[in-house]
Parts: sequence; structure tokens; C-alpha cells
Amino acid sequence: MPELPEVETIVRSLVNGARHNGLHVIRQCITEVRVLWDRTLANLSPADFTIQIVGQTIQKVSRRGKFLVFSLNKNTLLMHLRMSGDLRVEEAFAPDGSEAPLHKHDRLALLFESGQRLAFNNPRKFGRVWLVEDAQEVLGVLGPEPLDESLTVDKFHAMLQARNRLLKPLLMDQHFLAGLGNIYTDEALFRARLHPRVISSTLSREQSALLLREIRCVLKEGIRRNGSSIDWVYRGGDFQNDFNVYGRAGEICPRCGTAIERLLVGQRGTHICPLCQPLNKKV
DNA sequence: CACGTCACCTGCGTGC
DNA sequence: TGCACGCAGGTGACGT
Repeated sequence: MPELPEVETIVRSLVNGARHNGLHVIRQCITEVRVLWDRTLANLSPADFTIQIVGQTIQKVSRRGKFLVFSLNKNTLLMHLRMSGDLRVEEAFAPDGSEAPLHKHDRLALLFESGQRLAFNNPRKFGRVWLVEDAQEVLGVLGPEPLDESLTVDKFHAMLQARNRLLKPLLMDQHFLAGLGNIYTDEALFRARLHPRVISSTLSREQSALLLREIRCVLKEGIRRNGSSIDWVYRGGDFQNDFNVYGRAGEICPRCGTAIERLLVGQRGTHICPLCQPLNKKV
């Protein structure tokens, strides 16, 4: 479910307690682990993961692309929620002292010294968790952060020029740029008036500049609105009410009144206004 | 290098 | 009500 704004929203809630009745994970010491689905752990067995993580304290939580980054005393815990993951912080024990039952589809839980816990819920089992000494082992392959100001228009344009790929799949390629997913890419392309099948190397510098600006705009707006809530997973944000094209096939383009179309690009459902986002360039 | 296809999973909405 | 089918915020391994 989550793209950059949703992951950012989750990170902030883990730090400040919003969404979790004020409970947060900062300075919580991990005392026990529950692994409910072994393959959640990407690089360690449940036994090794448990041995290594127990006793460590969460010092900091941050984000890189769509990864959650938990800085521990010694190691780094990385989580990727993929399509359907979510996290909860909650009291781990009932008033009578018994351990509160985990939820359906919870795949991993970290119990804290405080009696609280962090639960990793993941219906589709695509999400993964890593425990590593050097976060770069996993994060090193990622492209730049779209909101990082050190990604200049010049750099972004050069990156697009260097590749000969369909624009939308390229923007969603985490090695190229880290954080965009299907929704925010469709929204950014609509706002930049670019067709998802445009070849990246054909963009003018002005088009690259506009695209970068609109990518940042939709991501920032998503963060400001606490992300998007779609379907039955991850409720909390309300940016979905402001989508211009995503999930709006057949509805009217807010800019020109043309019917929004749904097509497939790189096997992903894609939403465009055929009038505002023509494929035949000429600019 | 770029692209298409499939695999990984569960659940929801739709249409018959 | 049941059931088959298509679809879903993601990614990586293949084959061409």
C-alpha cells in the first residue's frame, strides 16, 4: 500500500505516537520477539534474528525511499511494507497480565521492556524485515530521494536523458528514484501533463523541471494529508480525496472535462487524461 | 540495456 | 448465497 508519503506518515507516528494512542517506539528496549511467519525475515532465521535483536534499544526511526529505518544500539532494523503492510504500537498485555492476542495477518511482533509492542501486519506476505550491521547493504541500491534538495533539476534532467525508458516505469524504478509508487506517479504525470509512455530521454529541460516540481508537490501534499487511505488497508490519511486521476477512470478530468482513461503501462493500472497528457509530443 | 511475464499472497468488489 | 474472476499502494527473477 504505502508509497513515500504513507511510509513517512508511519515513521512520524512511530516517533510521536499519533495513530497509536500516544505510544511510540523511541528508546524502547526489545526484550522478546514473536515471528508468526518465518519468511518475513529477509536475511536471518527467526532464531538468529531474535538472538541478535533482543537487548537492543530503538534510538531513532527514519525513512529511505519506502523503507522504514530503525537505528538500534548496534544494528539497523529495516522494514519494507510492500503492498499491504502496516505497523501498530500497542500495549502487549491485558489487565490480567496475559499477552494480548495479535491480530489476523500479524507476521512479526517486537515486545518492549515497557510492556508495549510493535506489530508488523502484512496480509499479502510481501513485506520484509532485515536486521543488518550496515544499512547500505540493503539501501545502497536505491536512487536519490525525490524530496532531497540536492537532487537538482540539472541532475534529474541528466538522469532522464541517460535512459531510454517509458517514463512511468522509470519513475517507479526504485534504483532510479526512491519512493514513488503507482498512485503518486500517476498524479505527478497528470500534473506535469506528461504521458506515462513518453520516452524519458525525449523530455525537454523544461519538462524535466516541471516533472520534478510536480513530483515534489504531490509527495509533500500526501505527507501533509498523512498519506492516502485506500481499500481496507492503512487507514489514516485522506489524500485519496484529492486524486485527480488515480482510480478515477470514466470520471471527468478536473482540468479539461475529458473522461479519464485507464490503461496498462508496464503491467500496472495507469490513469490519464488523454487530452492533457497526449503521447504525440510537440513541445 | 529495455521490456514483458510471472511469481509471490490475501481479500475485496463485481457480475453471473 | 455462491463462485469465478479481475483487481490491488511492490519488487525481483527470468527470458527475449
